[in-house]
Amino acid sequence: MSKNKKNFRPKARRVKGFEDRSGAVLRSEQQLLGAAASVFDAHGFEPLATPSFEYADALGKFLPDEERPNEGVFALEDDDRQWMALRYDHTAPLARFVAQNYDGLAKPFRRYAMGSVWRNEKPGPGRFREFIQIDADTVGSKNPAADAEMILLAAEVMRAIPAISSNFTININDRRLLDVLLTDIGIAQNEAGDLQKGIVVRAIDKLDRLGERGVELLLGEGRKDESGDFTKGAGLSPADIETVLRFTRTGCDQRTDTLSALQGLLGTSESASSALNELKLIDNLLEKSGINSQQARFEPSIVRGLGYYTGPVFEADITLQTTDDKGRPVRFGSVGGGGRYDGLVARFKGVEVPATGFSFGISRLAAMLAGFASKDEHHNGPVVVLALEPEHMDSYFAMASELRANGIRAEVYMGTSGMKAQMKYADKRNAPAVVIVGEDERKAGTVTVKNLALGSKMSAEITDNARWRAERPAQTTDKRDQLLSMVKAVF
RNA sequence: GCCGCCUUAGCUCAGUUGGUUAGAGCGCCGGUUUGUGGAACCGGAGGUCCUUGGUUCGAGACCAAGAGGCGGUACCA
Repeated sequence: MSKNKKNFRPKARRVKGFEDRSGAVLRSEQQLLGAAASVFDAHGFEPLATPSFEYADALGKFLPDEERPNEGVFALEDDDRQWMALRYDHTAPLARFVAQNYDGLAKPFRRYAMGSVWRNEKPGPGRFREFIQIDADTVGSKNPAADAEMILLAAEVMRAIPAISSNFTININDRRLLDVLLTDIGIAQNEAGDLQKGIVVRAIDKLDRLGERGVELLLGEGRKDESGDFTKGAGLSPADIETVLRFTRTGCDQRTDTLSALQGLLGTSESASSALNELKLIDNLLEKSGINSQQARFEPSIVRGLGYYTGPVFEADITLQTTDDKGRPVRFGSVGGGGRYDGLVARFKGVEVPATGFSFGISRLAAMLAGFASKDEHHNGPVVVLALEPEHMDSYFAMASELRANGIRAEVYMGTSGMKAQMKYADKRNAPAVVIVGEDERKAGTVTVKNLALGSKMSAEITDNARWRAERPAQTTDKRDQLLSMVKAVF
């Protein structure tokens, strides 16, 4: 036994569904977080950070039970036998925070949050068990202007990201329109009806993936997928299916056209007009804020899968086209969304507190931006000061400091290997240049700067390595006080 | 959760009807060049052929179970 223990080596492996991030991805993340935070700040939203853990009962209806304590969330039992769980979004912690501090908050309470959220689910491509979400919400207002502000924020965050700029569309809908429609075709206002409603909403949510034909099956008897798995449908009649599908087709290029089309379809009942009037208000506020129909459109086919929305919902789509490593076109699609959820805080307070918000995932966006960056930024590492004579480290440190003081990313080689290895190191780090001061330079009071980017370009024509090395191209030697200007010349 | 496909070197993969010592390209390390990365040439390290069990004189290959990965689908507060 002890022998086994002695020889035990843990296998170095990453937990499934989690990822290591570094370099370009991490920098993109920081850039995105910074861009979003400054948009929120500019609009007067306050930052708020809540703990990663919440008591499980605060997170929602899926409470840990004896058999499946980790269903959906990562949960563990505290000393006092209370279940706590990692947050799966920023909205539930917000509801808890508002309920707990309700009397002291200026209402409407507007805050933003950013950070990791965790979901204990099967990971997939682009779907991880830990990812970063950015979230902004307004709690305590049922004014549709608050919804319009959320859409405006979403648009401005997109615009603030240079790689996206205007290549996005925000699709807006209102859950109440669908409610009106479903009530019209006779879906009951009870538990069974809610269940059926849920199936309809999830079916519509799949329009982009399954197409109208697939959604038609899901609205009717059900659908069998390619793997032979059968999904039970909503059981609507063919006529009702057609009505629902017609509703999803009412999206027009101009927001006002869509509103007219919806009016025609839903009629002028009180519930229909009140929802449509709010959308009109939102349209007007977006217009005045400079958000045109191309960047934010009314699109009845987007519904959001989640059950808790009670009013306007929206989804932000990146329309940018890129290609993957195999040259196939990739669409990024939905990166986030939100809407009105008037019931969430009620779980704690007992009274309904209206709220609206939106959130989007940073991780996929960051991966995309990093992909752009790695395509054209090669020699973007630090300038490397070679450490050729260990007893003269002080002068190497002084040179690196001087470069940094002038805004140039610079480091001293910290290893103990020879010059050749140091050059390889600099190459691998994508250093634009190396600074060389060995015995020769030191005695002559000079410094040599080698332009690695230029050298690498010239190396394409290498035929004779001996001559190449003798000529030592792409490097210059000058007096020590010329260091800064020589390095600057590289950029 | 359900269905399908896959698993051989760090990576991408080849490996004949089951047959001796399991290969390639790239990468890595070293040398040609003791102060110069990238080209070229030479050399080297690196393998639990996913695991366990079975069939067989003999298994990387065939069979079964399990694990992991990928894809689809469902769920997603």
